[in-house]
Amino acid sequence: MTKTTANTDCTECMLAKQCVPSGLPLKDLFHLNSAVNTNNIFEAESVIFRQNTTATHLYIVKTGVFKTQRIINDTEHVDNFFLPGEFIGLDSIAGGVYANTAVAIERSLVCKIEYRQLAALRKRFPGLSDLSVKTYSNALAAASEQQNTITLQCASARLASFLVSYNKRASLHQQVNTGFNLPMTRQDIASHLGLAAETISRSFSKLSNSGAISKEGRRVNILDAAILQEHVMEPPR
Amino acid sequence: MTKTTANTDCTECMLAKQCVPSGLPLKDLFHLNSAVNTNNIFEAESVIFRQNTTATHLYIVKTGVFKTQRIINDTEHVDNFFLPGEFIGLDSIAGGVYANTAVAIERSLVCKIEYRQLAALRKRFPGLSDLSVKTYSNALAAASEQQNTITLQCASARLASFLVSYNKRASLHQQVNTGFNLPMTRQDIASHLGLAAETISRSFSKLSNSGAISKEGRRVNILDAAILQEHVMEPPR
DNA sequence: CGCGGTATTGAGCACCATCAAATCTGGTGG
DNA sequence: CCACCAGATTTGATGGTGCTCAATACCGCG
Repeated sequence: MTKTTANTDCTECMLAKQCVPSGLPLKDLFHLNSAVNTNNIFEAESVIFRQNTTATHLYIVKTGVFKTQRIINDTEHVDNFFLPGEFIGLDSIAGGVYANTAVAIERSLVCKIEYRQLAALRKRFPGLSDLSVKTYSNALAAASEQQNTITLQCASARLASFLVSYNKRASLHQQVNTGFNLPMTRQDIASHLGLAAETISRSFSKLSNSGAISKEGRRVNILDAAILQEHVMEPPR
Repeated sequence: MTKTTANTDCTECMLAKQCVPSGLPLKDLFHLNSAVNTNNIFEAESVIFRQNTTATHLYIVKTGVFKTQRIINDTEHVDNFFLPGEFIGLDSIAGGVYANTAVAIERSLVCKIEYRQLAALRKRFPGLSDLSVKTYSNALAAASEQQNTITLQCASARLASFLVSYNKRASLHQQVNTGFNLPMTRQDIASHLGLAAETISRSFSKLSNSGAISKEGRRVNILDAAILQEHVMEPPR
C-alpha cells in the first residue's frame, strides 16, 4: 500500500517555501531530512490512516488529492479535501487518535513526519514554532470560512463558493490556469457540502447554464468569475 | 468600554491549568504576568475587536460568554461562541486582520496578550510551543466537529448536537451541573446553526416534548441524555 | 461490445424559510 | 407596585427548496 521511493531532499522540493523547511535556516535543513519521510506513494482509494487509530504522523500532500471522512450516525461524511502543499492530521495531534480517515482520491505523493520529531525540532528551531502557529492559524481561518460556506447559502451558492475556494487552492502551485480537475465524485462533494448528490448535479447545470462555468465530466472551467460570484451571493437564507 | 481592574496574578487564576500558564515552569510565571493583561471587563453588547481591523492580541475568556460574527453578503452570521477557558482570535494571527467581530453576550472578563509577546515567550519557553500546538489542534478538531453538526443533520438534530456540545463545554469549569444558561438569543443560535430563529424555537419545543430537555426561558436542563442523543441521530439526511 | 459505477434528469413530497400574529419577558418610569 | 413598552420568543399558515425514489444517460474498463 505505502511504497517509499528514494527520499528526495527537502532542499530540492518545489513546495519548500510554504512547507516545514521554511521554518528553519538553510544550514540546518539536514536535520529535517532525517526526520521527514518523503514521496510516499498512495494509489487511488488507498488509506493513509483510519479514524480512531493512534495518531502519530503529520502528512503533507506533495501531489494528488486526498479526502478525510468520518463515520457519524452510521453514515460516512466527507470532512475535507487536501491539495498539494496542505497538511493532513493537524487536528489529531492533541487528541491522540485520528479524528477521521484519510483516503487518496487519485494516485498521490505525500511526505510524513512524526509529531514527536516535529516537536523536538520545534524546540531546537524557534522559527518552526512560528511556522506551526501560522499554519494552524491559517487552517482555522479556512475552517471558519468553510463553515460559512456551508451554513449560509442555498445549494448553488454553496457549490459556487466551493468552486471558487477550490480553484484558488488548486492554482496556488501551478502556473497556467486552464480550468481545474475535480477528481472526487459528486457524492463526495455533496457529502462535504451537506447536500444530496442530485442537488450537486443540478447546481452544476445551473452554474453552467448561467455562463459562470463550463464543465466536461470532472473538469471545470471558470468562464466568468463575476457571474460565479453572483451565484455565491444569491439568496435565500 | 474596556475598563481594567487591578491585575490578578496568573498564578492565582482558576483557569491556569488549561491556560497559557500551564506552558511554562512555575518559577518563570512572572514573565507571563508582565505580558498578560488580566481581567478586562466587557459589558454586554460591547465589542472586543472588529472584523478587518489589525489583529494584535489574543483573548482568553475568564468569565462570561462571547460570540464572533462576520458580515457575509450583507448579512451577519455568527461564527462561534466562546466560553470560559476558550481562546478568541486564534484564527486571525496569520492573516494580520481579525476575520470577524467579537462581541460580549453578557458581562464578561477576559485576559489579553499580544501575539508578538506570546511569540517571544514561545522562543524562551519550549513548553509554550507545545501548548500552542495542542491548543490549536483542539480548536481545529472542534471546528471539524462543528462542521459535522451543521452539515449532517435535520434541524432538531443540529440543535440537540449543539446543546450536547455546549453543555460539555459549559460544565468543564463548574462543579454542579444543574442545567445551563444560553445567554445568546435564539437568533444567534439560529445564525450559528444555519437555521431560522423560528425553526430553533420549534426544535426546542420538540426536544422538550420528547422529554430530552426542560427549558424555562434561556435556561436549559438536560433531563435524559439518551433521548437527546437519539435526536442527534435522527434522520433524514 | 457489454458491464458496473457514476452522473444526470424527472416527479412527488417533506422539511424548513418566510410572513404574520400572538404571547412572553425584562426593563423603565409613573 | 404596577402599567407600559420594546424586543425576544412562540405559534400558526403557506410556499419553495432540496431530499427521495426512480429511470435514463454516460463513462471507463475489461
